[in-house]
Amino acid sequence: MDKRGGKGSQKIELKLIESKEARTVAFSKRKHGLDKKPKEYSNLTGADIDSILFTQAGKSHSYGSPSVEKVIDKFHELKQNNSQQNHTDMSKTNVFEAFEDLRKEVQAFKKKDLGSELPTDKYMLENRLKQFEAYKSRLDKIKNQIKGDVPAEQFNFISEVALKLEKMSS
Amino acid sequence: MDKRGGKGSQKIELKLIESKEARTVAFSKRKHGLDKKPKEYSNLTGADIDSILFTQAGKSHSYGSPSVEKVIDKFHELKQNNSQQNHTDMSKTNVFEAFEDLRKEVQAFKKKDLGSELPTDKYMLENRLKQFEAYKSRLDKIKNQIKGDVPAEQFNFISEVALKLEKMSS
DNA sequence: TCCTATAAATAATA
DNA sequence: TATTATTTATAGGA
Repeated sequence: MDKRGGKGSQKIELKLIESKEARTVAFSKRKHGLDKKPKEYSNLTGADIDSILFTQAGKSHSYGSPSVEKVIDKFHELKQNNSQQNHTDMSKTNVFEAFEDLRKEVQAFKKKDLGSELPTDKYMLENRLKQFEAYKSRLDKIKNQIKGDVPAEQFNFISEVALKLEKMSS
Repeated sequence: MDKRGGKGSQKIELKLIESKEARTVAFSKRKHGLDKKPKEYSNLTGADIDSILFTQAGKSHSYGSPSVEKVIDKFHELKQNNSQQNHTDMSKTNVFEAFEDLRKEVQAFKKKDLGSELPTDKYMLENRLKQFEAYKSRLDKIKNQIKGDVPAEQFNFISEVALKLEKMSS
């Protein structure tokens, strides 16, 4: 038989691969496994899994349980269409500002209630705050992920329209 | 030497493991690898990776590039504190309704512009719409993830406060 | 991309 | 948990 091949897999250090090309190759090879693992877990345990990845070059790669897949594919395409646009820092959007304000209000509510005689309410408020903060954290995370993908200008456009809509409905 | 062990790894089907216990065991064993893979990718290629997982039991497990870790840990703790509360179906929240409305408006805008004489604008609008839809998809995904974790009642409370804030600021 | 040799992950078992 | 036997994933090379 022909042993055309090389030395086989060797242990490598878990450091950033210097060469950009080598990095791309490594990524190409590992991409498959990266998708496969969560898919396996999902199939075996029925868990809902989602993984999103952004390379330093700004490309994205992701895997999600059944229902997310199409959405992600779509997102992929979209990224390619807009690959020329550069990333820009994005200032706050009113939606997230609203949430930030909300956090403050809940916090103030919590403080005010701290000295009251309704421990149950205090407990509920604390939990609400905690849950809200977790929720906020997630939105922030997503916001940051998106930050790298949607140019500021276009994101601001979206924000503006959102603001208009909010005013109209109030 | 002592061969205490068993038959070693056997190929298994990628189907949902029937026994709940066996499922838990499988998850425990695989959890490590699930975290490790993306971590490796992240280290090797410098990519920003994040993976979030929700078991059917409603527990969450996740890995994220450096900065996300703390937030996730916090979320984990929080989940444990509130593990008694059951999940409930959640109706729409005004924030996401606003985004839904926005989508419609942009779509209407797009349609109206379709017959115009400004192809550049058309193109821009199409891209904006696409980007917005991707953004919306992500938010929806997160919303659905949260849906399984935050009881409807408490989420609605948050929504109400958010609505008040929006009115106040307009 | 493909192939091969090796490293890693992990199912079965104690 | 820990160990071992296998299956998978993958680094190196064509």
